[in-house]
Amino acid sequence: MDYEPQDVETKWRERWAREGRYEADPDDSDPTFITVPYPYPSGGMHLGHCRTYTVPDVYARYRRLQGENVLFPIAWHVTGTPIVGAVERLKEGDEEQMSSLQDAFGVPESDLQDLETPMGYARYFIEEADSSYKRGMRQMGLSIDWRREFTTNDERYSKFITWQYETLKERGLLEKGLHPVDFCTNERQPVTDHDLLEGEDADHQEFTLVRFYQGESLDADDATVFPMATLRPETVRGVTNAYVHPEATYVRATVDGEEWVVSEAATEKLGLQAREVDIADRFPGSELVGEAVTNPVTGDEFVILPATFVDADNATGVVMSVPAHSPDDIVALDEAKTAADAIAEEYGVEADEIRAIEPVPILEIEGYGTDDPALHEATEELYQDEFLNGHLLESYGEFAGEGIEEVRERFREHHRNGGRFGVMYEYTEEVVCRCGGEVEVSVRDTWFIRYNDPGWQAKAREAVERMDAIPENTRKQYDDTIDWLEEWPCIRNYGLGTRLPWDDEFVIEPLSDSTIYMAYYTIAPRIREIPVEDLDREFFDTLFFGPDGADAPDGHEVDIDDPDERALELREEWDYWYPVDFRCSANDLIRNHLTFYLYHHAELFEQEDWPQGITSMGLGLLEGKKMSSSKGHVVLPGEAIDRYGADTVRFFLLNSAEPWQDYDWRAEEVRSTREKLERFWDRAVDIIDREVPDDPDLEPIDRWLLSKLQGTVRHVTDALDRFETRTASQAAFYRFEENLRWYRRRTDTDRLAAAWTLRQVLATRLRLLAPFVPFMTNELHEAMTGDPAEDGTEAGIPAEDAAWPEPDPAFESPETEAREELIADLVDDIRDIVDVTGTDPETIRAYVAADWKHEVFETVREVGPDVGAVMGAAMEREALRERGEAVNELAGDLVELVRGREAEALDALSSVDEQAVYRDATAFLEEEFDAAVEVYAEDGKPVDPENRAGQAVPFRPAVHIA
RNA sequence: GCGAGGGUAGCCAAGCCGGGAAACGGCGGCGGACUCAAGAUCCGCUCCCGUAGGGGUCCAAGGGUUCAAAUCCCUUCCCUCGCACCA
Repeated sequence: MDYEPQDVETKWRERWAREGRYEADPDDSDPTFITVPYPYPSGGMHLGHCRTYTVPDVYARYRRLQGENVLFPIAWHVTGTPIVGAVERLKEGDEEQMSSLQDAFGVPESDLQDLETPMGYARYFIEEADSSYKRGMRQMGLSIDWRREFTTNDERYSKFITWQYETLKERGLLEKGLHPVDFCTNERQPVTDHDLLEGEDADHQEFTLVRFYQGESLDADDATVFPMATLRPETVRGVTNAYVHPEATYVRATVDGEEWVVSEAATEKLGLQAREVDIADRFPGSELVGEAVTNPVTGDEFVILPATFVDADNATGVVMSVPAHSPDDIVALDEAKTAADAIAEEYGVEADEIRAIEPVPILEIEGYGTDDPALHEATEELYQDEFLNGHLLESYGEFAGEGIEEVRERFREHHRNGGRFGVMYEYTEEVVCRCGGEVEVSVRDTWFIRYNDPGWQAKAREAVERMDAIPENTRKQYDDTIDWLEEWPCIRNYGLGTRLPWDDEFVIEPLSDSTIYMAYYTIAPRIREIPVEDLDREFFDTLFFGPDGADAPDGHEVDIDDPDERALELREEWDYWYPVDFRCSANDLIRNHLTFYLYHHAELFEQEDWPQGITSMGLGLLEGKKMSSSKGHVVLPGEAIDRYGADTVRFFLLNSAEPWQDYDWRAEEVRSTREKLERFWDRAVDIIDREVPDDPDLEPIDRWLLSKLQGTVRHVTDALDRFETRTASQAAFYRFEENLRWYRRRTDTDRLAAAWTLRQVLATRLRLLAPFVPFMTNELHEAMTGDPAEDGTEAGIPAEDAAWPEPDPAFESPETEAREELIADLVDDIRDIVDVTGTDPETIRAYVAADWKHEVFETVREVGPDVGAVMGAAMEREALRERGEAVNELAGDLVELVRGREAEALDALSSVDEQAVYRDATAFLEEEFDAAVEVYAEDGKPVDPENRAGQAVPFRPAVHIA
């Protein structure tokens, strides 16, 4: 029976599908509910996705083997714009998109037409494509309950999300506010990243508008405001003058009831940013030159100068100059001074006034003098350094002395509240829409989720505290995220998904409609029987909070007039499965999705239904580099499985790194993994084919192997409880192979008792390995016993019949293990001597330490690893006292030996009859070294031609080779 | 700069939480056994020295605590990620 993974795997895939093997329904046994983020089918599945789903599959299979009723469902996330955008780009024939589809995911020309509607596109990558998720997941052998799939665009799912958002709104956790969005000035509508032709990476920057003015005061009725945009509002005290572009067009306009002077280009932006703008007058910038404006913070007046470096299209087109802290500004100022006479003539400004302008430092910083020439260079470095290390000077009053990093925001808020500062958004670079239109930042009404609500934060923190965070060091990241989160804009203007219930112009965005959907899995199959229109608020209230609403979290009253019977039936399912035991996800989702998941559960459900655990995973590399479907640097699961088999792919993914570490898919290593599995298979087949006795006559070496097996069971179980798939598979597979190698070397495996032993070992290992390589283990186990390895894991099997092995105390023997270790140690010692001396011995003599030496060992064992104390105790014994010096020397060695060993191991060692151990191993040693082997006691009149016997130490016999 | 995680032999990678063996395992390399041969398999070796199981020097660098440190503490350097920042 050769290893043909394709045949074996096809057979089991079909069988599992036919039997509905992994469909889970409530029963009497304990539930385990495992989830993984639903995939976003904006493209096909590649190997980078595979481990994310395989790790929970291993855990699911493990818990099933332990007798739990396990639910592992999947669904499809299609919300928002990525799929819509992908379809549009496809229709346009976008090159990158086509390459990703055709090269990375192997979409044939003939299929492209199926992808021209958003849900058609989604459907294609969910289940139709060769590289579809569903196909990949089936091929990988994921033990998913396929009856529970849905998409987030399903109408019933939308009803569920509607319930969620209505509930949150009612609890005051949503709020309406202004938020900057990308807005196409041509199409007159908001656009997303995917709609952009240029500037996809551009960020909105939030500029502070410093409201310089002319007039009596800023509040005066006849005041004119000259808003100047800056990212560094704290430099306001260093302003010495302003610049406008003399040839650009400026306007005088009424903005929100005030008179403003800004560039003409700025008025459109301001209009988009929720301001009322009414232009009164247009004129060239040159007309502004020479005018004086007042600094709202200092009250000082200064002059407006011309500068051609000013970009009237950027922000307000009026720029404040801080020469002490901006290289650009000081260069411009120097130029203006040089050209003072010319400027004076052209614009009618006093030349001396220009020459009198001097930089005003506003902060101090170590390493630079405030007029250091270094200021003229390295703008970026300076800004960075000032931000991180600068401290404000005296003139800042309450803000003086503070680091810029800490003070900027407070300073800005202070003056904003005082009406001296305003705000305006602008891009870092030009942004152009696919339609060719210019994209500007618009500020519009949006709904936000109030993740910074103190009460809600407290609940979320509690949820973090109560859950199992794997690995533990991620826990702090959740807390940090809770501290850091502010309001989250939760709607978009278009895309797939659920409409905002009270304003159907908007769609709830993807990270906001995916926070409690795990609950939907529990009801997904049966909710289909209920008419959509019946799924109203009260239906879900009944489902989640019970017939009288009593199970709503504390502090929330839920009135239910007429509990729907059907909701109560679904409630039983949800009640059975919830909470989610483990959510297996990725590191990079901690900062958003996973924390949102905790927030929403903490708000909507009672504590007992909060998430029990999250394990977060690292990412996958391909031959040392990040996988990327847009660059075509991917391997598809189908390809890998065709070449190596699904078991190999799984085993590699699970064994090459722990889940939270990054793993690296290297073809060479995968091939070697495949070879190892093949060898395992061949050996297993040999064992299965052999006759075995009912009542074997076990030898010590058989018992040794069986004892090792028990330790392995313990080790693997512990590791899997902590999601350590690498440690677990390593122990069950490679580590145990080492034991087998020794076993084969030590004994004649043709013995009947050996056949029996190997069969026991195989049966146990097949079950230990079943979560990792389910196809081959089930096949082999069935071939051997008539039942698959995972038998006893069907729903409804009592826990005591569970198939997961437990350590059998009858086969645990530390003493047997200790004996075997002595033999291995002796082999090593002899080999060392043979190597170093370069001799090929004919006779090997081993001398076991004399009784009195063992007495010293016993003393050490009792007293502990402390030479002084040992000597004290030893000297009380007459037999040892007379050997004072020798005892002292030996005690040192033995203290070393005892140190670091468990008491149990020492007990085992102590009960071993050393001489008998080596005598029993004589035949083995003779074979190993092709020499005669003689074993003596040091104190038993040994043959000792070179006086070696005296070197013997307990558990370290003296050796003589000749 | 802040936050998180790291730096272990040619490469990958354990060990560090709970100090006590040149430091698990794999890959690669070298030698040997088996074989007509290759592959597979098995057995060694793979920091330096060593014709008796030993010695020396090691776990980014430097200090410290300790009888004892890859493991604990401090400092420095470097890498990865997140944040911030850049009219």
